[in-house]
Amino acid sequence: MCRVDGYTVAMRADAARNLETVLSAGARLLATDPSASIAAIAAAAGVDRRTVYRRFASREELLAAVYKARLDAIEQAIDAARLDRAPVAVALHRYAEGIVTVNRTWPVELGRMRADETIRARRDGFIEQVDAFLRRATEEGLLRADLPAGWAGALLRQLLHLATDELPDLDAGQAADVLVETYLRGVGRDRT
Amino acid sequence: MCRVDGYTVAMRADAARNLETVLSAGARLLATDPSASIAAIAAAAGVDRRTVYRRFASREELLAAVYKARLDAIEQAIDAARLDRAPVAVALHRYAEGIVTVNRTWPVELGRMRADETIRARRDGFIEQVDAFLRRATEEGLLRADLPAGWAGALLRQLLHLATDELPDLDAGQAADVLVETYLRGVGRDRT
DNA sequence: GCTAACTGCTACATTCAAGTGACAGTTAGC
DNA sequence: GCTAACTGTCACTTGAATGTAGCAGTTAGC
Repeated sequence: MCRVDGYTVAMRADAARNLETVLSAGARLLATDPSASIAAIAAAAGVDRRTVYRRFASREELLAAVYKARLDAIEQAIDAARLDRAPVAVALHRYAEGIVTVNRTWPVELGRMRADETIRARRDGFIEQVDAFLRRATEEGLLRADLPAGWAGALLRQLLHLATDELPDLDAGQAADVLVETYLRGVGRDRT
Repeated sequence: MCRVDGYTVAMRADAARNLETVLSAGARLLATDPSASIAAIAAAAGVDRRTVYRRFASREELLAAVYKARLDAIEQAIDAARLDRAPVAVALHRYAEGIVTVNRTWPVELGRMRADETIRARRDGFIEQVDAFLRRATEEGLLRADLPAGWAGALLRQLLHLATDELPDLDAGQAADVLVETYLRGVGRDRT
């Protein structure tokens, strides 16, 4: 019995370590090249290609596991930010810091997930939660109300990627500071 | 003799049309799936796979031609914006509108161009021109001077993609308006 | 209308990744 | 220490994409 990604599974400890290494290496490789081969991922993780196939029945299953790891981390960040309850300014900053951390841990991009239904559904759910939060932030006067539909949400998503890629020297909190300041100046209502 | 992409080439008119269709279909498909096959691109262009191979010796050559088409369009947009001479506010807006148009015409992404040396060199040259422009804009008081290195340039590049993807109902000029306003609020020095 | 240019089609060789099977060797955990 | 779990390696099939060849048919452009 071991713990992987927060779940208890029947697996030997060394096998669980290998599994996590494969997922992490997979996320890293797939982020730069979405068509990375299983052989490349296995090599990056320092295990044999055959070992990957013992844990995942197919390439699709490995991808799904990587995406799931990212989605779980996002879910945790959203919960921790309390987007639906906390004061909007506080929730925004906490959310930004959490997602920057997720982006650095699981850099893989979810953009091309037309395939898997469950994954897309979860992703859409998260986007809806953030959009609801942005609506609340607009009602409470944090954001401007005269923006094109979807602009505030899309901008926030882009800035989160930007902070992840372009501010590698800053820790997640500092990167979130820069990001949130630029964001609120860009689409916020009043200057503080 | 015919004109393709502004160049005069020895080619029958129908062949030139086919060539442009292939390039355009290639850019469209490669934008959504960088590993799109030659067969898929040929099918999308409505020609036989063999026809593509008659014009391009290899997949790499086709990719290079697509990237070159995009780079040529970017070069034209930069020249038209007169980044090194025109008033910064005017140049910024003209550049934004031009790049939004380029992004819509040649949506293919240049990110993963570690391979081809000439293409990367041209891309780096353009980035340097824009960075020089942003330095000038900072000196002349349009942009804030207290931002992390590279932040203003990276933000502008992201916003250009964002405007292309998220404002499909607006024409290039209107999308550039929204983009530039958000940009100047976000990293500009004074509010107008 | 004639010719050279161009295209579509069928077929083929080659390479590469996906996925599977069997077996021998190693190691965690009792 | 013993056993079950786990791993690495060799070997194989399958499928898909790349790139090439020849031939028959069509069409632009003089």
